[in-house]
Amino acid sequence: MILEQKQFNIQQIAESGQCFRMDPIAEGRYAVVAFGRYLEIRQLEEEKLLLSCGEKEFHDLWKHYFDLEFDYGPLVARLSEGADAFLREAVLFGQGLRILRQEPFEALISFLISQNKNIPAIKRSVQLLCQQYGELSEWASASGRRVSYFTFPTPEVLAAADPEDLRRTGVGYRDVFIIKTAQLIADGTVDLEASKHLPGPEAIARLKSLPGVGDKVANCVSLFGLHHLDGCPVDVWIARAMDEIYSGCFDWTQYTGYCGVVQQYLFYYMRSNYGK
DNA sequence: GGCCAGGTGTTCG
DNA sequence: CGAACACATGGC
Repeated sequence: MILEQKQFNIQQIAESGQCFRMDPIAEGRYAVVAFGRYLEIRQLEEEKLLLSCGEKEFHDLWKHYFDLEFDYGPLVARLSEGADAFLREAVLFGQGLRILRQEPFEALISFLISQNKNIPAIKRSVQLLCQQYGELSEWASASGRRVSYFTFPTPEVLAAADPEDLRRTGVGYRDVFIIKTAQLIADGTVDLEASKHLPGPEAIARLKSLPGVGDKVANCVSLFGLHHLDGCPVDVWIARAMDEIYSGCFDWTQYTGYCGVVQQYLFYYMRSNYGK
């Protein structure tokens, strides 16, 4: 189906480091697996996309996944006219970014793996994790083309994983973190769905009770998995911006309620333009 | 081959 | 409290 949509650039989203299962399949085309489903997306024009699903699946799943109920227009307009010149540049550069509404458990395990890894390495481990512990599924286009893919593993499966097998996915020392965290989710000690309805700071506190989940990972999960927009992950790139661009004088409080979105524009801009 | 990566837990002042 | 260190692995 064709989708006319502002503030939606699939390349920017795919390269924004919030999701590790969105990959280029051809020029301007990406494939993503989420909620057990497979989708291909092609950017036709700045505000026009071709999605491989039908209207029903779009309304039932993808519309929400891509946060299309929310209009980023006013936010982009306000930030791109604000007093902060660097942020103005960052927002103009990443105007097509959106905060995805990912599955909480997938976000949790993905960002648990992300610690002390670069993005290509994270994607590799997540892919191997799905191949090894997910379910094989198949998608067929209207024309009959078939694509097989793996769903993201459930908490129960990872809770029962053998550390040695798990290490074959390249997760290294994070193996025990993943297994113990999966156990605490599987047995209900931490309820991710319920955490969606908690105040952001409280959700973060609960996430940090999980092994291997510190401040950074908890904020990523809160932002990308629970859609608490005040979650604000500070990784090496954001820290670099705070230090080198803002000389330690960035005031997050002026963006209360949506710091995570601001953070995402800065992250994408920094990584795209200030990398080595 | 060495440094770095969307860090965290532990230990030691 | 904060600083220093280990941790396993792959990208560049």
